Amino acid sequence: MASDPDDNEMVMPELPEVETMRRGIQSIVGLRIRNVHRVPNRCRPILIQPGEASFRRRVTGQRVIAVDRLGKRVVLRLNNDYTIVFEPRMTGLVLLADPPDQEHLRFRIELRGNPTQVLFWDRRGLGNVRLFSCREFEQQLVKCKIGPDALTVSLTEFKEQLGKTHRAIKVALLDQHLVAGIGNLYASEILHLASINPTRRSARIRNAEWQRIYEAMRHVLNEAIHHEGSTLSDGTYRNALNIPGGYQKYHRVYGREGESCKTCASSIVKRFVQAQRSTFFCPSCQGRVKGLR
DNA sequence: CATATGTCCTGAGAGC
DNA sequence: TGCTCTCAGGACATAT
Repeated sequence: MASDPDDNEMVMPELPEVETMRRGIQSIVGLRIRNVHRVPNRCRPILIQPGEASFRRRVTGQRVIAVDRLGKRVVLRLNNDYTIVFEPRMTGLVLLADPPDQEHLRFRIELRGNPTQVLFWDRRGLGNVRLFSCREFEQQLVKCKIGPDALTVSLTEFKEQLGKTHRAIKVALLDQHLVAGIGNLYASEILHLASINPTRRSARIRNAEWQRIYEAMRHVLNEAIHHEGSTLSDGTYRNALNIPGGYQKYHRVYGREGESCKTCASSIVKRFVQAQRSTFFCPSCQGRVKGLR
């Protein structure tokens, strides 16, 4: 039986998936928080900071004034200067609709009005939900040294940030301190579209190539947002209405090892490991990698 | 300082 | 069939 091409791999929320979550809950802007609950279940508890009682005391009755995104995090701004940050990491979802299952539901924000709630669901439990005062949030930003967002960074800053490391470009793209939002899936996709070898030393990339990478990045991320992100074989990723994304159909290389390149049609997509993560590439479009045949 | 590796976590799939 | 092992990769801690 032929395998379903839509049913290949698995995704962790990166910029397009988190942006889709953010857009999906934007309708809560203007609503007041009725209550918050840490949802009890059989799983190990995830990090909710501060504890439930303090969290509740600080947000109950407050109005959501904006829903923002910071790299791979969803940020709720409240009118009392508190900020709620959802960090989905591997398998976390921010939902308005019923979650994929009740067992891994972690946190619930009840709202006055419609929608009636925002949920945080996380199968693997590496994600977290944190509340910061304005001052704490600023301190947190300094502490985590998050780089400029991949969708708003200028070409000049992009090249400046990534050009300062001697690591491979694929590895550098994953570093959230340099540019924020790109994860393992989109790093491979971007470099393939830009026809750049993933093992190239970042500091040695030339201006014309930076421009290709920058444009490929914007193209791939916007295309992926348009299709509401990528949902891979484990089906974990869902938008705020618990509907899978559609971008997996358009992946050029990620999860396509052994299949033919969609661009040159003559070569076979290869996979190898960089910094303990899979890299997918086309040896014909992007050049060969030493030690691979 | 820059870079590399280990850690957390769950469920799917491989292999015996 | 049922066990054990490996793998997937977010962000951060620790090591080199």
